[in-house]
Amino acid sequence: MKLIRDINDCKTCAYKSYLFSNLQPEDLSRVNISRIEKEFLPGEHIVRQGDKIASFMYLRKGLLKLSREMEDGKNQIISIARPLDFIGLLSVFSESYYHFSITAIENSTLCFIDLSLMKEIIRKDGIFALKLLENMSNVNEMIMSSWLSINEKNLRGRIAYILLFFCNEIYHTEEYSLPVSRKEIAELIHMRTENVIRILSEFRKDKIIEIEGKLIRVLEKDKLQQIADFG
Amino acid sequence: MKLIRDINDCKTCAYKSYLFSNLQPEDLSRVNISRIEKEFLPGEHIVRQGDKIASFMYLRKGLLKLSREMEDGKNQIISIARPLDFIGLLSVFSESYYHFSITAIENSTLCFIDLSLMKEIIRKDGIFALKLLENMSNVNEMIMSSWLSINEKNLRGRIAYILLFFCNEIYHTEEYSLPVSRKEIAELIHMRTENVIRILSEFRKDKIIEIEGKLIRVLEKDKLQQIADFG
DNA sequence: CGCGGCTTTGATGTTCATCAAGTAAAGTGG
DNA sequence: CCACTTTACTTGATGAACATCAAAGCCGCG
Repeated sequence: MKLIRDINDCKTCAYKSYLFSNLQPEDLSRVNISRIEKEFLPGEHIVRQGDKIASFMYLRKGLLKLSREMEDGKNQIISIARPLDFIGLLSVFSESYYHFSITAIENSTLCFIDLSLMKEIIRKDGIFALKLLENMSNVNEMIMSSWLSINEKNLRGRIAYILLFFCNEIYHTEEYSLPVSRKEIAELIHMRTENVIRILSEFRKDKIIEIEGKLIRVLEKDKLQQIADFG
Repeated sequence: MKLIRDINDCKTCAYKSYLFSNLQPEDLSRVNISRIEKEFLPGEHIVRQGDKIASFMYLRKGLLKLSREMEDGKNQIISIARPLDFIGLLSVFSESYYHFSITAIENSTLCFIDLSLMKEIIRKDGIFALKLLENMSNVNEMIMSSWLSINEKNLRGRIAYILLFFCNEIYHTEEYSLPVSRKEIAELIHMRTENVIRILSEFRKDKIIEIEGKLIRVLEKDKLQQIADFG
């Protein structure tokens, strides 16, 4: 993890408009001063399940996973988060401790804003608060929708779904390097590692995709879509 | 559905403190005037998937189910909601149309508050907004946690879980009448109706519960808990 | 009364988890 | 840098868990 100083500024941040657009100038400036920016390498923890929630955080660049360790020791991945997914809104205002871990799965840059400052601004600025409510709604709707989709699919459908997810939502290209292990895919779509591998191999044999380690090349997107929809 | 007039008042509402406690008196009075209170019988729809979102709503009394109809025609039940579960906070501020249906599963009384009035008050009153943020966080955390729990259990574990849920969370007694059909249980915990019935029968044969139609009597709560935890 | 939906049980087959075993890759300490 | 350990990946075989199909009884409703 690397601390970054004075490189960026909320006023010129590309994503300012999404969240902080209507903030009073003096509040924006206070946010900017209190703001800490950090970089994380793939695999580095940003927060750990059980940590005290002290910051509102915000992904500027990169890719994260949210995961929860269950009582029996098994992991479940709750979601993969991009910039603008506002994953920092999950339970930040209700709980004292994180109920999940957040881990970088690509080089990621995050901003941390002191939570009490955020709450103070919310109390003062209802318009900002409404914006947060809207964003929080969106985050949750997104996560729930994807869960409902995954749940009703068979294993082949789930693998197709997740391949298309990376293809359409994350990398916007048919050839990409998986940011997660086979095991993590299994944890994300509720199946076993062996079956993830098996079905990926099936797709390879059926010439729907090509695989070279982490590298995925989607050859027949339509067919994949069909499997995702039907399965 | 039955409209109720002038029976209740926000000022004296038992649940006022949970949400409207810090509202300015004039705002509370505006909410009270705009407020519509309705009663629903089991099976009645409160909103339907695809309806325009026009109200913030609030369950005073009763029990609801949230469900989503998937593209393939199958239903999935997202959650069972009690009073204070603030189910009205789900996506109300981000979406124009409901992505799920809400149906009464017991005699239920709901308050409807015009959404634009709510938004106006939020914009004005950041403290109220923060309270909503906290509540929204809670709703989502609750739903996600139960999903994660259910997902990692086998079918017997899921049935045990849901029986204990009604026992501990809803009715607070070992003997209760199921508010949902076997089919709905299946939709709630992601299994088939036949298997719901089969496993309930198994539990009956094992003398863990007694069943008379919708009536459930939990005989061996500890054993049920064990099955829920282990499975 | 007949129809459709809910409930129940049994039989059957498929899907998926588990077990086992081996290769490859990546981190670790001397 | 190499031996060593660990973790990720892969394939096959097996059985258990679960879905599906079928059939019949039940109940409420028009």
